[in-house]
Amino acid sequence: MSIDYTILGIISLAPCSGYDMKAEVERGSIGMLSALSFGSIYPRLKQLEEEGLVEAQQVGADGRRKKVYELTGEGWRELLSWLEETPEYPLPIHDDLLLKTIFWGAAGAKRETLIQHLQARREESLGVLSYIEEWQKNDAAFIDEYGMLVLTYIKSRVEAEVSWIALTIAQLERPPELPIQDSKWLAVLQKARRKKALEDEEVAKDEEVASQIVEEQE
Amino acid sequence: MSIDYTILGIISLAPCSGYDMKAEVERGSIGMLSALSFGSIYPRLKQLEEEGLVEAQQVGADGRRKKVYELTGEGWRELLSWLEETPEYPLPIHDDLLLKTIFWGAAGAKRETLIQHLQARREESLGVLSYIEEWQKNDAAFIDEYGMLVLTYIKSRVEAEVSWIALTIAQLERPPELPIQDSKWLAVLQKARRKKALEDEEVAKDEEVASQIVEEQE
DNA sequence: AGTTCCATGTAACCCGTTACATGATTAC
DNA sequence: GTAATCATGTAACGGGTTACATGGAACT
Repeated sequence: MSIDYTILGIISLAPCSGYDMKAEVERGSIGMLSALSFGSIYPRLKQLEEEGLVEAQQVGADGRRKKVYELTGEGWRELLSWLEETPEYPLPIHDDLLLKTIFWGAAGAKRETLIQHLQARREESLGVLSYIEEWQKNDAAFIDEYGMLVLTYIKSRVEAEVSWIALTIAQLERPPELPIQDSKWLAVLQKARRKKALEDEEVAKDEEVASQIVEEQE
Repeated sequence: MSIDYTILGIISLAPCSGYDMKAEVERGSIGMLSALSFGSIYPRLKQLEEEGLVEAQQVGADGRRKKVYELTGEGWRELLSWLEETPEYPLPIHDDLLLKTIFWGAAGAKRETLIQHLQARREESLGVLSYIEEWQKNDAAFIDEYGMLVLTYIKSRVEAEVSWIALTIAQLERPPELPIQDSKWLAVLQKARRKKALEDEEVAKDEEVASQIVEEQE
């Protein structure tokens, strides 16, 4: 349902067609907060129209058709009442880099690989940062006070991330620290379990080979 | 598919049952990064077993049954190869507070309401912060070097957010700034469109009332 | 003439959640 | 004895994505 509000919100910025919405999302700052695909836009627009939240106006009846949507009074009110609802706290954080990091030790993965992931992340984050700065300078884009606040938020968050990455890479380049809070010696157990699972397989493979040889000899 | 890796990852920390996994996610730091419900755990575990990535061992055959899962060699290898893949950049940010903020001006919502949302967010973020600090002290939990790095990440990110909130509230308490980059006078247009949509409705309502009166008189 | 862009739409699919069903065990 | 907790599972549903289908307009 959140997609409905994204759609209402985009129309509130300026009347537009389904096609325009996607372009707006991809170009503008909304794309940093939400995704929109045609597969969801058009069916949703249809229903929003049925519900009387938006109104379509055909533009260019000749050949190339285009439906430009505008909010109805109901639509403006619906948007407002959504804005007034307390937004949910954004947890869990869906970030594969962090999720992977949690399992790094148990899986016995290489430190350098994680460093590579972090460096790649850093590059992308710096890209986002310069993109935002570019933007704030370029006065062709329409950014009101609230949009600026969001850009500032993203900037500060990405900057915090970049600093963390620097510290983290520095730490990972030093020899591994022993688990600080490992009252149950889990780290040791993990290593043993890993070794066992992989060795058992070898044994199984050996046995298989052996039985094949026996079969061949029969 | 990411859920599969979350499951493999949790088992890598320690062999456990489906039920245990959910508990682990809800108690531990994994819950900050990912969610797991029984409706996805059990079907996935079943298939992971079929694929030979995990192995179940029945525990307590008497009455209360419990299946404890362990990774196979294949499972450890699959987990590792996932860890080696470069994680995707976490965009878009799915945060309703920010999405709402973008539309705040166009919708003509009240500044105080946004301040309230920010204050609520601040409270929750401070809660997360103290939760994490509590945790880092409490040595009953098993947190290895990598887990610590993730906690540090979350901490720094939430701290950045709290600082941003303070600045933002301070700004919102001052009178609104005019749009900085409004080459097309969109802010003015938005207000006009809003007014028009709501007034048109009033007119429509008046007409409706009028026609009803006419009907009644007939 | 062909490619690219503008523009709208549908249908199949995927992944995950919610809700429901079941039953043993433990604590009060 | 009854409520809460441990424990596993299924089925229906939902929301969104990908891929496909279609066609005019503009550029080259």
